[in-house]
Amino acid sequence: MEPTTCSVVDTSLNLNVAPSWDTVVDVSVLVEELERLNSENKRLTETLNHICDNYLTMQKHLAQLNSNSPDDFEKEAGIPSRKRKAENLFVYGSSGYTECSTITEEENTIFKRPSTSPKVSKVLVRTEASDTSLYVRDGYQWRKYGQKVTRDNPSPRAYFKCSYAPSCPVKKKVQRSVEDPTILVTTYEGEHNHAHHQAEISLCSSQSETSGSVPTASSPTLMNPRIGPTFTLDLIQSRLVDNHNAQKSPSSIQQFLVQQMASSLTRDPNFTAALATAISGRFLDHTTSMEKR
DNA sequence: CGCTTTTGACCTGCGC
DNA sequence: GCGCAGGTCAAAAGCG
Repeated sequence: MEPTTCSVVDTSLNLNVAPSWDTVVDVSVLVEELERLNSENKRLTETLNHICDNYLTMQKHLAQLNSNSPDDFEKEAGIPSRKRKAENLFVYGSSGYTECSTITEEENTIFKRPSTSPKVSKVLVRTEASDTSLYVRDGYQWRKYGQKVTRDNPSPRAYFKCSYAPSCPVKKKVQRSVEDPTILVTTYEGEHNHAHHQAEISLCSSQSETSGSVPTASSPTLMNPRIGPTFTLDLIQSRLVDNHNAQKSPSSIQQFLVQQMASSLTRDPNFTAALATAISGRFLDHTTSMEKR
């Protein structure tokens, strides 16, 4: 039997750096950096408040528009009435559509109306005129399983199943409007039995249809309690602000998301407490080391 | 190689 | 029962 060797694992974060003139300078740099972060945090908080205000205003405006007859728009958009299945139609009124088109972005703009039914909802998506695809980025992973040309619409209808969770029963149908081919009429059926992975999706580039907000029959409001209202709200707001500022490049979206995440972290008392402990710990290490000298 | 998309065939429900 | 139209399946092709 060999003699047991006692190996010690160093679990410290190695924050005890040998004090030198450089490290003293580092402290002042850190203080400066901290002040800068504080001011940036304030600025981001103000921005966030501004975004919240805009969001609430838009939501109120949307609620007013939705109270107008949605059937008129269904006719205008050329959405055929279904005779086989009874379904609840959740589409915007014509005035609502016109208003929302002002926030059209380069990729897709999703117009949604909160659904009171857990089963079926319709979402109208405006796309680029040059975009002929039937893909709607809505925050879920979809697998296309069929395409069909219907009688009352020359453009084909695409059928998708949610592929994020194998057991997820949600399906969606996407078809271009007869009246306005730039509008994609998306019909969602069923409820997702999993949480959406919006954050990781949103950070991806928009190569597949997996980014953006999440219209679904199971999440009738803009807030999804399974994810946490703040985070979901932030992402939706990022879209709105992105529209507002006409910042269309994916890098700017990512930049804004990073800012959102930074803002969320700095607002988290646990995170700030841990950060303060780490920084003050380092300060104490430096001072004690200096005193020993 | 595994996943996704395409697409023709098949299934199902409804109206006549 | 038949025909039509929407919905689904599944093999083949495409793609990273």
